[in-house]
Amino acid sequence: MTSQEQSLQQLQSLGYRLTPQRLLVLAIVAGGDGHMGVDEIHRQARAAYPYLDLATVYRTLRLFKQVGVVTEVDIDNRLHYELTAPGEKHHHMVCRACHRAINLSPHYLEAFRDTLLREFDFEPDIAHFTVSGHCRGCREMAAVNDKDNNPMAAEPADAAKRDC
Amino acid sequence: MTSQEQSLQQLQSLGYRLTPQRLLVLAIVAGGDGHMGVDEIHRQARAAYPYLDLATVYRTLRLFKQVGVVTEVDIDNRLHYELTAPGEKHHHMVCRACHRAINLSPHYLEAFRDTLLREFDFEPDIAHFTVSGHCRGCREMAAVNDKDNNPMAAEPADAAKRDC
DNA sequence: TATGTTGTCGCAAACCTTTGCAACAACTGG
DNA sequence: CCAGTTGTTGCAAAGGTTTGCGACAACATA
Repeated sequence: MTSQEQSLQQLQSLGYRLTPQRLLVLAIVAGGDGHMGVDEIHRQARAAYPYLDLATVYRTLRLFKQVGVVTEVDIDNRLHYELTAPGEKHHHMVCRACHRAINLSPHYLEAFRDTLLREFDFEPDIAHFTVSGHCRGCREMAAVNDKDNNPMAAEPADAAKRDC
Repeated sequence: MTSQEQSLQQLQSLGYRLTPQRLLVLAIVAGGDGHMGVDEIHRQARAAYPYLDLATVYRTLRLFKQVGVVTEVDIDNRLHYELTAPGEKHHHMVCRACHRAINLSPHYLEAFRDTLLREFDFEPDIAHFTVSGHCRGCREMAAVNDKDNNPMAAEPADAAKRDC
């Protein structure tokens, strides 16, 4: 039994139903490589079943996330989903400049989780955790741009408004 | 010179303009105790200046956040803002059940930041950092509820769907 | 003070996401 | 196999937030 089938069984044992729509969405997310935007999932789903509503896609993905079948990644204020690979789970670092997502091993978060739990009795929701920031590439690019402009007399507004 | 005045001067020196709308929004956020919802800020602002548009409030707060004047907190998918208190900066833990925000000293994040920077050249955007999870109170409540139900034959759907 | 530049505003419309609701479909027990 | 229960769907509408655009206002310069 694959881990997807396991997840589906788990869904059912939790009282949820196995509908064609859910199977379809799952198949599409499983078929894609890496995280997919909701609209892309919807588009692919409609190719197979034109009546499927966008709201259903959202609801389905939210449910899958709750049960742990998929992992949610917020990229530039848009939700993306990928299959939760059991055994190689990971979190994400999302670059605010290039909007790329970089995988992050759970290992790096364990210490943080333990601290919050110990100090505050706060259980962080690290199962769906994303840090935003700036990746190596975009940091380098920003450094180069800073050199190109005259550092002393650069238009301050431009500098502040550059996203990267 | 207060830290607000400093921030305003900084805004100006970055090429941004000091408009009545911005001064008004700043005054309101400064006057409120703790983080305020955007609609509440807008409502208070309209009392003083009825033409002020909601979009302007959003734009102003985003700018303030960018410059560091305010701190953004996402509570239950709604944006909230509070004045960034210099010297006593903090991050937030937001409970997904009761939606309360708990302050978190930057100290707890420094190790994490250092790791990401060292290992991945990734600069996390911890200036505006929020962890979601479940707070002590809601965790206790959930435990009590679990005891009330028959733990062996509890409706699984209910258990899975409970937010807390 | 007059003039030019450029940032900002209000408005309306768009965006992504969630929700209410009535019709429907999946499962349960008889 | 039938009826009852309850989860699910599609649709439409609302929600909070962002964006495009022309008119306007803030600042700089002379």
